[in-house]
Amino acid sequence: MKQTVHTPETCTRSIAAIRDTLYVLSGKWKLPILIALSSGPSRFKDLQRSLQDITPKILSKELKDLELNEFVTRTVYATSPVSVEYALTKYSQSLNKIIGEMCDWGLQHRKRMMNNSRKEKKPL
Amino acid sequence: MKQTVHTPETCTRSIAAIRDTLYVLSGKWKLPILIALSSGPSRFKDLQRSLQDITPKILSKELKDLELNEFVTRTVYATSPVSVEYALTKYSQSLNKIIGEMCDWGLQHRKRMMNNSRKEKKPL
DNA sequence: GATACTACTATCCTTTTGGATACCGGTATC
DNA sequence: GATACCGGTATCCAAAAGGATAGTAGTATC
Repeated sequence: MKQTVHTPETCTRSIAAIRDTLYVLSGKWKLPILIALSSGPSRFKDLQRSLQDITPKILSKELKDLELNEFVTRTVYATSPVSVEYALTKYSQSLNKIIGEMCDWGLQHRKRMMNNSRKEKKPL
Repeated sequence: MKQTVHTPETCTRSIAAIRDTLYVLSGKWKLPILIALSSGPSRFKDLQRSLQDITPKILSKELKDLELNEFVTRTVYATSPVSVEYALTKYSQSLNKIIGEMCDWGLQHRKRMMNNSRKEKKPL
């Protein structure tokens, strides 16, 4: 963190940067896919099985996005019926810190909201 | 960050936590509103003016969300035509770290993608 | 009493996101 | 040669998010 969010015009840049980050991470499946791959490379059908409920169209699209952002690589092997393997890149690790913090903050926030809802509000 | 994302079943919890965090921050206007308020409390119309382009319906909805998540307070003053003031809560500061990092990561990522696009890919 | 400002809400419409279903070309299996 | 698996694509549809436009109740201004 370089400065606490403030000066009038750095704001525009900051918002754009944050929006970029949100953009590459948001959506229903990006994180689940990254986490599925975090235990090792996986093939298309295997991914589809671990993330039961994802349709091939969506999986295909998400993988393309992740590839463009250089979080995963796609490798085609010239096996009998060709096999395609998806794996995390080293660059994907640059997200670890931020993901870790989102995780901590999220847990904490959920607890907080749960407590409040007992005192009559709605969380999330 | 307590652990590097892994064990099979903590994953589900982690994903939920991350999803919560993404949820409270994502959307086109939440961050801009938080930043607009970071320079001090503001009234409805003033907010609408600083964030030119936001319609009252959306602003109203976003403010309600932010209020539910305890990032802003809504105070009604019994002035001549009543005035309503929105302000950041202390709790909203708990986001500073995470937002700071999203900002840094986003800037870095954009640079990276820009470089690559010169070598023929598309960013974001 | 017409106009204007504040803080919204209501209705309707567009865009984006996600999903269901079906299918394709290739290979391998029985 | 019928069935099945792999790695997808194509078409169509539903839900969610975002927005345009108009209107409301209340006050104050000229």
